[in-house]
Amino acid sequence: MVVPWPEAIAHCDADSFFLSCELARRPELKGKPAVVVGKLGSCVLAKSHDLKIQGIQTAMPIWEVKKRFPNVICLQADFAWYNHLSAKMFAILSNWTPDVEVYSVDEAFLDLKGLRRLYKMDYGQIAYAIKEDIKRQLGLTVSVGVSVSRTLAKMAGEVNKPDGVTVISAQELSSWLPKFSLGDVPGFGRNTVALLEKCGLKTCHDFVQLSEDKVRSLLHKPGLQLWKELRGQKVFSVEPAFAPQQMITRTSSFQPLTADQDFLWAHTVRQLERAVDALRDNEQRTQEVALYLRDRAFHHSGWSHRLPSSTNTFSDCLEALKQIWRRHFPAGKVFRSTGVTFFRLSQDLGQQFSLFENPGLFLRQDQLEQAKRIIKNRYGQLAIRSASSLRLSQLGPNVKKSLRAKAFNVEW
DNA sequence: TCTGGGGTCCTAGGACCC
DNA sequence: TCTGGGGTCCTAGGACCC
Repeated sequence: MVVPWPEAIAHCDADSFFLSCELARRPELKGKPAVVVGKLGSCVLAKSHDLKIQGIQTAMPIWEVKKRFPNVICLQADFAWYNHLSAKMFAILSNWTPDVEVYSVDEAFLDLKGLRRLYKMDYGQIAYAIKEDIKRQLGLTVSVGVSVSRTLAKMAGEVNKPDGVTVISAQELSSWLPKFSLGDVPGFGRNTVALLEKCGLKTCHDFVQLSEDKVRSLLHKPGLQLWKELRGQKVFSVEPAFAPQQMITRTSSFQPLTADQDFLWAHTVRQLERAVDALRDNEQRTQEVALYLRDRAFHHSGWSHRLPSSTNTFSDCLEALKQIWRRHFPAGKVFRSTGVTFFRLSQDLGQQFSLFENPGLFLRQDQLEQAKRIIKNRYGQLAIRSASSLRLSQLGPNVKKSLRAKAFNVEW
């Protein structure tokens, strides 16, 4: 006998989230072709549904969008505002069920199991009611998918966008699977799809017909988990618990590309500052600092440095970064972006001093960091910066090279 | 006319130990 | 000096996600 609803997982995804957030506070732009962009001259972060239908994709360069739609309105991204609305959306979801897992800024998984009796509705009706609740309170539309596993719930949510609800029950599974291509599965990227197609597979129905051993030998553990989820077997639970972050990365690209070591160092130190800010915001410490460089062909190189003990001060991290730079920086090579990553993160429980360490020094460094934080909060992120990264503002890559060589010497 | 800025998880292979 | 088999830890890198 088939159990009608062994599990009930919903996936809730805001439609064109960044753009919808902008429209929520600028309703006069509704219906006009608009995109949200990162830095000026960069790429698309969000687009209206109409533009999406006409082929505008996320990460598309702005020049390409403007070429096709000269009247397009480009809105600068305001992540603080998006985070604010995002938190409100998750709060609304939490009123419906305590089991909400925040998956990204605009997406969440909900465990709806057992709620039919409470709300006197079936799962599809509950999903619809949640969707309408968010629309009424925030003016944002969301798409909701409901099914027996996370993977199927997420795929269901894609079927009816925007502002739609789609339910894939266990009984209807066999009629749904032939409609999904392999690329529709979250977790199957380009490479996996190519491999499966070489095996003669076309749809999700074909994939679930493979034997367990065959899937394991082709795709290892991750593929096998998805195989089970697509067959209606729950593998991944909804995990409302907060998981501590495993790594912190801050990177940024620049134009034009450059091999100028002064500029690259200043740019990298700027990323280090941002990463330290994030570290302290998270109340975490790091024990491994890494440098990342991305070259013209988008290949990246990275080197890391282990610290003897964990830290959350800018000066410790800068020392580590200097060591990496001295040892590994490939002089003369042209790069397009640089970045810094912290690994081996731990919760900040306060400093533990060894016999030979100087608590006074630590306290002064900590006070310095706190003072920097206060200034940044009051006057903006660029109000106080390390001298090394200050060169950045003076020495945009457009400055003539000779000028640069004269004016700035990196003294580390 | 290539292409942003974040993240997670998994595997393979080497070093080292018993 | 040569012989097994098994475990853990670490690192590098791939694949994928929003």
